[in-house]
Amino acid sequence: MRQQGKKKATIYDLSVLSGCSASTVSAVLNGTWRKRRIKESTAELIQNLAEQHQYTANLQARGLRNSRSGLVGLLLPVHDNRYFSSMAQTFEAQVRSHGKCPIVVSASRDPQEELATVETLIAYSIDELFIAGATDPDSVHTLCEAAGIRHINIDLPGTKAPSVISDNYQGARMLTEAIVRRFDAADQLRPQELFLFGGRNDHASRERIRGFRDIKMELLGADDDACIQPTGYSPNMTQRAFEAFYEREGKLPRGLFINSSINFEGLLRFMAQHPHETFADIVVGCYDYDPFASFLPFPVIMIRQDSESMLAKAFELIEESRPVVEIHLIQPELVHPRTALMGPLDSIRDIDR
Amino acid sequence: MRQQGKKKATIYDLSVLSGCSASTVSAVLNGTWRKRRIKESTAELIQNLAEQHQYTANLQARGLRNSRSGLVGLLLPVHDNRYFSSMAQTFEAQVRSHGKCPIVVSASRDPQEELATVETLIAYSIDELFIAGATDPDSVHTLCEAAGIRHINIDLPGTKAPSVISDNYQGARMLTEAIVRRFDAADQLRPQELFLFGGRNDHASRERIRGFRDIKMELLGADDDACIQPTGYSPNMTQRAFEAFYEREGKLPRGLFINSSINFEGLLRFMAQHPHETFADIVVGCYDYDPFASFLPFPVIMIRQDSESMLAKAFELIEESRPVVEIHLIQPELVHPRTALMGPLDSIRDIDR
DNA sequence: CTTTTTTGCACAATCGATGGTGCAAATAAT
DNA sequence: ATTATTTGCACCATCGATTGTGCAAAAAAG
Repeated sequence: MRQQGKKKATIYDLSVLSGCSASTVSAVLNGTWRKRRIKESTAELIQNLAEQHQYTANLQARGLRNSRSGLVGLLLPVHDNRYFSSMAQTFEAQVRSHGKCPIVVSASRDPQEELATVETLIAYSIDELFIAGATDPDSVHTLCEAAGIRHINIDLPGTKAPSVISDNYQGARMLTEAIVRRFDAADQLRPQELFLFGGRNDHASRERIRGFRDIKMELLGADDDACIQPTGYSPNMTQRAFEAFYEREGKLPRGLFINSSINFEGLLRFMAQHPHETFADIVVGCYDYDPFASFLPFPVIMIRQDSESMLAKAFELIEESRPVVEIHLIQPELVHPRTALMGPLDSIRDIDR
Repeated sequence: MRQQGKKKATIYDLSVLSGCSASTVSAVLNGTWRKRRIKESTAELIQNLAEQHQYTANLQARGLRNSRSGLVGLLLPVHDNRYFSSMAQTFEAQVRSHGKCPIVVSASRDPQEELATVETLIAYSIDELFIAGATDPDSVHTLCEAAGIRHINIDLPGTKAPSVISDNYQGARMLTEAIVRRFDAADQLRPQELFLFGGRNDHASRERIRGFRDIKMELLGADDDACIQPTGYSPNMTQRAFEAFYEREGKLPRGLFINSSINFEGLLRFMAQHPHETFADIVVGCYDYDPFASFLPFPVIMIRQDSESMLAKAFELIEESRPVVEIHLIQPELVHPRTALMGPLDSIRDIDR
């Protein structure tokens, strides 16, 4: 009974086979047949035929007709980073559980590409869009608005659509404090030994820097501008910043606040160039959690952003008819060195053995 | 001139505005207007109108008409893992450079879900499908075949469609040899000190195990079945295997071949439960590269699979009209401890700072 | 000034599914 | 037996873009 290489069956094929009209077939197969007072026996007949011929609806046709597609989009800056890829993982699961089809795309943190990508998604009539880590959420908002597409910001807030983001200020405070406390009274960290590397001029970085500086002031009593080294979200730029520092000072700062795991990769590149001893007494705090990073040869304190809760909240908000443009903060979690947390992969069953 | 919250402009709107027929508008906007001998001035008129009204084609309608969608799919087992997420990243770039729209989905290594997901993709009339790490590539093939969709296997081979995979056998040989050579003559590794953990009964695991055993035989002269511990692709199962071993032997094997970075996370979980000293003299080889893992406190030798080349080859093959069902092997790369390689993120420009 | 050729475009069918409307036949009410 | 209801389904326009075909008007050829 398999369609062998032929075209896929359509409602018209089933219409002929069943002797019913196409609209009847359609109604039966999309579940509206009771409303349309189709006889139960007719429905069964058609359902059987559909199964035999492996009918599946052409979703483009359906989408065209309804001007909805069943697609739900997630726009990411990048894929290959544990924070965003685990967000993608939980996003998929959540969308599937709502009976929709998840579609995840990345736009490289490039405003132009963000807009182009979103236009494409809109052209496919996606139903909803989750905008994560966009550099320019408000422009994206404008596009969605014009197309009547529900959307929400995640991770980086916008001013025109509801946003769900990490509490970067609190997270940074926790992280900075944890770094400081990691040193015992004997060799207490001095203010000029605690640096922040990475990030750019976006909301998340600003908040993290603010938290970092506030705690530095509170605990160490000083907060020098020179201790803030924003390098963008680029491993290489971050590496250069470390190299420059090292060349100048002959060592690394003892306390390092790294703005994201992407910037942390800059430190890795630096590490590859320098012997173990260089890192003998440093303490690193990283905003983002990566299981492998947590076990590096020096203490690495990490912040795990709760993307599961962020997405859950976002799903809740996006369903609302009259969205209130406000920012919802989700508390991140401090992760002590040498900690292997569970992740979305753990909810996947692994059968065979 | 913005459409304010209105519906999106269609060719019919532009048809009215321009005084031309819809078919003329269509031809102008999809670039076929020269073939259709449309006057240059007419084309310009329509193009201007399109721009003013922010026209973008409804891709569902276009897709319905051509029974193609411009979508190219990548089916992954999971997202949140460096190997697959970096594959997703390069996939996106490559698809975009071909003027198509990438769509990446994961199916949790669950055969049922793989099929369901692919059916959905087919229902959206995707044009091509890259099947990465599928547990059951041949069933996926059957679906694609029936729908007339070009497809190719990556990472795990099938028997019915062309496949591009890592040379897992060679990679495992290189990796195993590197582990052995890491110990100097003084305290040479003995056969029963070199174990393999992770993987299941899939092609990749089998090949890696074969390479591992062959080298063990060649270099150490023995190859005990007990040294192979397949635990599936689950961090927790892997952790348990380590715990069990440790409980039995009071230590870890000095040489560890870990089948994938997912299994490596099982070792991390084990590490979290045990003090540093437990890992004082072990050497780990991991099939998969993760930059952070490369810098752990013990030597970690890794294999970087060349997903860029794999995808490039796959793109090349998928264009061919008469696909030859054969397996193309791509050589992976041995990565020495403390190495931070560049990745797809490095080709992203980071402007602002 | 005809006839032929070229130019420029409009018409209409089509892709597959949906849902409002209408109308016979079956059943119930009187 | 006649009228009123209900049941069961067919018909057809519609979503937006594409494309084969046809036909006037303009230009070229004779």
